[in-house]
Amino acid sequence: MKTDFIPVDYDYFDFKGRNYIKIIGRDSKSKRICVIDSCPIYFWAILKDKIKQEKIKNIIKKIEKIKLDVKGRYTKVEKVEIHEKNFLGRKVKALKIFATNYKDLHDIADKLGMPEIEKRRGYDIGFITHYIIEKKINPLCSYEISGEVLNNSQDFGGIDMSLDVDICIKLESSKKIDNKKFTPSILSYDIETDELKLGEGEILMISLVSENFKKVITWKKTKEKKPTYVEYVKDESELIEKFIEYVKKISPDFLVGYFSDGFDLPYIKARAEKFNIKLSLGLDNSQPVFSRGINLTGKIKGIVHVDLLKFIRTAYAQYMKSETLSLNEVSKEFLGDTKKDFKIKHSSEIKSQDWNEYYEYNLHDSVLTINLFKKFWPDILEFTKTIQEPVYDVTRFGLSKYTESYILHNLEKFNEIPEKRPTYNEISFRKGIGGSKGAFVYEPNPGLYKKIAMFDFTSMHTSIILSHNLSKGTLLEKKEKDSYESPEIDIKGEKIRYYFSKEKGFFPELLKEIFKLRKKFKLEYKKNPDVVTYARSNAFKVLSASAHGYLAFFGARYYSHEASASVLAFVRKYNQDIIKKVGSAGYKVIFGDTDSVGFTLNNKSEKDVLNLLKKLNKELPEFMELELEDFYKRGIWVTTRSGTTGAKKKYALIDKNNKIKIRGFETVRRDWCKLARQIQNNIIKQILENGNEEESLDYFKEIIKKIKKRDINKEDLIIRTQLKKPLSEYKSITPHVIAAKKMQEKKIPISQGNLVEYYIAETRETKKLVRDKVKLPGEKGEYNIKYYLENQILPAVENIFQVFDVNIKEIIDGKKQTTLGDF
DNA sequence: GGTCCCTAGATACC
DNA sequence: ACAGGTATCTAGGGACC
Repeated sequence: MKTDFIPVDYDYFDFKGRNYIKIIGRDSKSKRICVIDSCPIYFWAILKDKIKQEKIKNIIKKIEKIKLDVKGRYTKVEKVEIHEKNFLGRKVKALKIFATNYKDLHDIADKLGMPEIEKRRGYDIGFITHYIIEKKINPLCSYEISGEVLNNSQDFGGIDMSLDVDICIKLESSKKIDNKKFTPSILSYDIETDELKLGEGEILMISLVSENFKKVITWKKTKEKKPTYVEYVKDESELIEKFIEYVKKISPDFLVGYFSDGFDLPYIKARAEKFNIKLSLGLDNSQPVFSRGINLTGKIKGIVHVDLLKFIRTAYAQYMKSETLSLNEVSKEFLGDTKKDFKIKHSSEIKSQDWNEYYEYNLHDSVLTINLFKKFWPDILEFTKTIQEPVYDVTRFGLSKYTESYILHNLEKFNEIPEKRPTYNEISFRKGIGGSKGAFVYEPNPGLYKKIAMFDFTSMHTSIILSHNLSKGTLLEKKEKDSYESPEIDIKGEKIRYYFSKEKGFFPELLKEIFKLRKKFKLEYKKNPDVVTYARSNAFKVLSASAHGYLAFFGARYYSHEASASVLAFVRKYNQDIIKKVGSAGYKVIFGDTDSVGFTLNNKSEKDVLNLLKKLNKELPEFMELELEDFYKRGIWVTTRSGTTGAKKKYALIDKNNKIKIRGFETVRRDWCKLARQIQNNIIKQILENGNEEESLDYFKEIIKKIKKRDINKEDLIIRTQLKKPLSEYKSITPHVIAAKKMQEKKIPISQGNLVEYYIAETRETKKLVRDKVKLPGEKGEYNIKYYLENQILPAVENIFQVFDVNIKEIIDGKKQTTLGDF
């Protein structure tokens, strides 16, 4: 039969010793289809240069005889071909060695100890990735496929009968077609429990939300009238069974949770085990499979389990406003919606009339989760199509895997054999070398400036890679005629340069596509600024921006210390050149960090600035581009706390629409109390709007009075600090470690990654250390006036007022108000 | 017990 | 281990007096 087909989830199985791929997807009428397929299985043996034809024939004969009986499986080399290939851009002769089972490639490769074989490659890609590369049946793209329908067939051990799908097809041919509209069926879920430790408490309720479907399943009943979406069950075990029943009934393409890899799914699994319930969520009734290792991941066959938190962390976190990635904050930022206000208590302490609130709270978490998924769906789609890995992986990968997958799926265009993953020893070696010297940061002169312009390079590191063909494969051993030459790099006191070929390298070439998409989406966003274009623009900004990080990442297949060091040397050079040129064009440079330069216009016009920009761009190589970031009315730069130099990475700007941009100041740091942040924010705002400090000074004096009168809400004094390691690993016992210990004593859940909240209180004893004054928000106590004045408020405003020669410390101390004249 | 200097730790910028 | 380097700032920790 023939049908259209959109692949969603990929899996594989062995049948009679051979590997088969099993793709679950949909047709355009939303029928669920399972496609069974296979592909050639092989890896590469790269031959040393100048091996005689006769010798090669002998080697091939030898290799063809390799048979293995490992892991209870009989496998053999089925055929060997010789090919002209490229490896890291170099022309090589390579043997393509076909075998029975992908899992045995590594063992076969180990048997190839012949001295004529230089390298063995392509056995460590993973079967699903290998299949997608080989057959080009990419996730979430549309295909017209034809094949034999398996209907109660004994083929593959009767696989079609064990799968809950509409059609099961043994693939014969496929053709990529224009993308059909795919509206995935989504089910979000969330559980509420009495304990946070996996499986240690009872599951009280589970909420499920899908299109036109809202449900809270619970065995905790209220005496009040329950909402219609609440369904009662007898007990916890029936709750789990009901959950399975609904998942199977709705049978979504995506089962979505928030932190569900680390909590919801493993929790349900643990409780199901306790009650001897088979958690048969898979389309083949299999149970979720959890990865070993520190990072738990839960996989369900046929249904893509998505933990949205992971995707957001990789694809968005660094450009988000949210200070944490909690469901509440992320929902606020992306949906303008929040979690329901409900203070979670142990179920034994919940009164009958409060259960309705708890149900609603639980339900709403699933509502937020599904809405977030919908919000991010365009990005998941774009990433998946670009990276060409299954959604399950795309939503869990880190940045290095994004880049690497993109490369692996596109190597064939360059006739390239894939590089292998680094071994443990190689990783140790790479770590040993350490990193390279990074970007240049200009030291600003503190002050309040007017009429400022900012230029920055678009995707600077990536454009440098493209312009200078930098990569592992294009690196030359020595200088050649007409090669790219890096600026001088200082390596242990020795000045050296690296050289790169001008022949197109696959790595820079591949980056071009990402680079172009990034540009395109950025433009789209500028033309049509909405949440979707914004999100997409940001997503490709992330992908494009991580190219250099990939080169320098010790776990990367295409790691190159030389290329990375060269990128950074170019970054320094181009930025410093621009700073120089802007200066000699008659502007006063006040700022510069990595890829940007800020300067005052002096007597020049904005038109002059734009002309300068045009001129500077003409002098840049292809792909590199300097753009106007914006014009600003005013900007303020301060000294460092020690007061000796201008602080880098700390400044604030105001544009013509009075929009304020603050970088680095305490205002934007989540580990300062709200009070200090708000005061600083207000003062910065007033100063930038007014152009002087007068209003701020009055405001500040009022606030000081309030603090001294203890007229400040405790909520505004709470300090939040993340616990970045397990409590036992801290060498120095800081206030936030003490706060975490207190939480442990009080049995308040706290673990690595959580934010610790505390305030500094007055203590009877004259204890010196700050940590001795730490109290948890729930603990009774008075805030420590001295601490907040001297350690929170003063540091936040002191060097801002210093720009106007106002000594704020004397105001805090209650001494005479003073200006420079009194010094 | 106070001062000085250094390190650990968190968080920001790009 | 799961993109990179640069920078600021606090509080603790140890040496020294």
